[in-house]
Amino acid sequence: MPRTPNPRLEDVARAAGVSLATASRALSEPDMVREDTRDRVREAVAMLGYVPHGAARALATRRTKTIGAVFPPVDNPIFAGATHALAQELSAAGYTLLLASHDYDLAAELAATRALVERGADGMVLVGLDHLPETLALLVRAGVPYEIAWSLDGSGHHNCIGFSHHAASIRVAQHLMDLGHREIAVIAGDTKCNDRARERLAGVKDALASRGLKLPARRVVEASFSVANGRAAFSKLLAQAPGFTAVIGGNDPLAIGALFECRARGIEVPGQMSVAGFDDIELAGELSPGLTTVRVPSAEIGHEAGRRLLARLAGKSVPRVKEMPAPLIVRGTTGRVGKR
Amino acid sequence: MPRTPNPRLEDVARAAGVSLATASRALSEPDMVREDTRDRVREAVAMLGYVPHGAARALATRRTKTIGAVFPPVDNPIFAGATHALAQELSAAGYTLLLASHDYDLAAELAATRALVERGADGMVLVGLDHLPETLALLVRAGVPYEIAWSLDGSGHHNCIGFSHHAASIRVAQHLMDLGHREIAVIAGDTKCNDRARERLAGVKDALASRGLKLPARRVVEASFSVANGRAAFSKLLAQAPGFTAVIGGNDPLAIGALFECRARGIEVPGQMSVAGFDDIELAGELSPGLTTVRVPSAEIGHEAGRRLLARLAGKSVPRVKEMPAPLIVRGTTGRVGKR
DNA sequence: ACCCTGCCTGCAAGCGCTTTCATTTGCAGG
DNA sequence: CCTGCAAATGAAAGCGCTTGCAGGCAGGGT
Repeated sequence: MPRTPNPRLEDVARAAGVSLATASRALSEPDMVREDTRDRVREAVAMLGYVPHGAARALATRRTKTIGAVFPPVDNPIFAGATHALAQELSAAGYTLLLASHDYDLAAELAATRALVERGADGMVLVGLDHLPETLALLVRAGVPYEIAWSLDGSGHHNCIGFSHHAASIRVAQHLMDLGHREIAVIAGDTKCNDRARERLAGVKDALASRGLKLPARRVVEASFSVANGRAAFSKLLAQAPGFTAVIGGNDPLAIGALFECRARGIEVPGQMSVAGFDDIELAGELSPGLTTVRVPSAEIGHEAGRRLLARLAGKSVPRVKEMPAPLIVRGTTGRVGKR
Repeated sequence: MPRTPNPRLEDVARAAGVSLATASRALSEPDMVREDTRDRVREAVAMLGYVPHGAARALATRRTKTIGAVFPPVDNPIFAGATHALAQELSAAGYTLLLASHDYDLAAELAATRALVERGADGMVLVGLDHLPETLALLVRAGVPYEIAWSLDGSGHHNCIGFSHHAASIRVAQHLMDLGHREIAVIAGDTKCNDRARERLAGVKDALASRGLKLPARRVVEASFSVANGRAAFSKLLAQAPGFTAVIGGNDPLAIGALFECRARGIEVPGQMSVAGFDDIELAGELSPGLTTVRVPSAEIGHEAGRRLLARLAGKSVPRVKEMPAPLIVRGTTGRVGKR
């Protein structure tokens, strides 16, 4: 089909009988032009079906009204919620989301980051603290403001919004110990390239240590995020180090997998086995008994990351670190040890 | 911090002792320049930390290497999986994803589409068939190729990749009728602005009709996607039109909600109540009994949508319509009527 | 020795918009 | 009716890159 080339602002200007400059102003600085002129231009725009050429505008203004985000697998519900929230927040401000996702691969993350910077992202959001040094260096050199989401950075060098996975994890472990549990197992998320999973695991270890308990290596299994993996991991724990009375999942799907495996084996929860998770996905509250877990405000993190970035781009300053609440939600899957 | 302005290609050229044109070619048409020249340019790039300016390139080439996608809530796991797959597919080809999501709001969809077109998306993917007429018109006028994902378009006007929700839904209903069910209820997804939900509902209706059965309005409840809503909807059905022996959820979360509500009320599944869903999210297969549902290949749809768009951008032609399989997966939540 | 071929390289003209600066216009006041 | 000032408009110079075209240079044929 022989399309006529898309109309340019010049065509609009001609149709409205004004200069290019005026047409431009009528659209982007409406109150710099007289009302009737503005209307004529708008009419011409509508008539011609004019759509501004973003690249040209970006070249001239050095702004793309675009924010980049590089996320671990977006199909993890926890990131999906944040992505949606972020996209909503941005679009309300006339910004658009440039999204890249990787499978916990730092080199891929760097490549994606570069791609987004090349495309002119005005700001970026990254997840967690595990990055190749080049990744952040690239952002700094290019002068692109960024927010680190999910984790809290101790160094004070980066803007970030999240919570302490270590502290939250300690709350989970203490809750279990308060119920009398002494033999605890962990199904950790993949700790490679994932500081959140590492900190959660470390939190359990430290909490136990603080009461003189140990977390032996055989009581820890790593598995990547899924219910099926949770089941398998739980079976593995049972096989290699039985005798524990509680299991902590590095995230809810893993914990739910453990829970299902208990059901399948006739292990009563919480009578014979307490199970706790992390993230508080919707399902956690809908199971019966409900899953004890840590509420991670992922949508709020997405919103707030967007808000902070937009504020910074507007020249406002924001506190370097924003800590979000991550309360322990006690439901029915955890109970006193040994209680039938 | 007083940043030096980002280096431009001109700086690279100067550092490498070549012209702007040669530097450009060294980077984007490597085998148009002699090897040693190319190396000198690359060296200069590395030394200066040069990052190409996408907007400038886009302006000159009229290509952004960017694909836009406008999705319903990305936090629906089914779309999240597709988003991830799409992003992966694109990035492998050097493309990046511009993502917008809306909450089943056609005006928002149009606005998002416009935003992406303005930002120069080389191609677009939209979900389903419910759009404002302006949305597709905009794409056509701007000459942006697009793929419609999830649904199959009957008109033959649009490129699309998906499956027949109507037909798949009929398979579910027939399966239930084959098990002897005559009184069937439906928890439909929100049918407003959502042809998938409508077609799924219509499929059940038509399947029943084809065997002389009716689906009275009081046997249908609409609810938006979530386990909690599924539970509530199931309760409502029970209250307003008891006596049904099977319930079909418009998507898995709704079906799982019904399932949980059955458990909570001591209704045996499938003994007293058969439950079927739609989408085959991971959980469906992990429950016990497993949820009978329709497998929707969402990741494959994401991949294939990307592949098709990239192929078209590369000048290849692809069949206008790509139908994906959406088989019925029979698991344990459906059984013969009345069997205890 | 001369011309022609090919391969590299460089010049310069855009790509479509914004924005500075200069100019014109409109209007109140003298 | 003219002056002066503010407001509205216009001309033109980029923003940083690609690319068509032309020029330069080496090597082979005559």
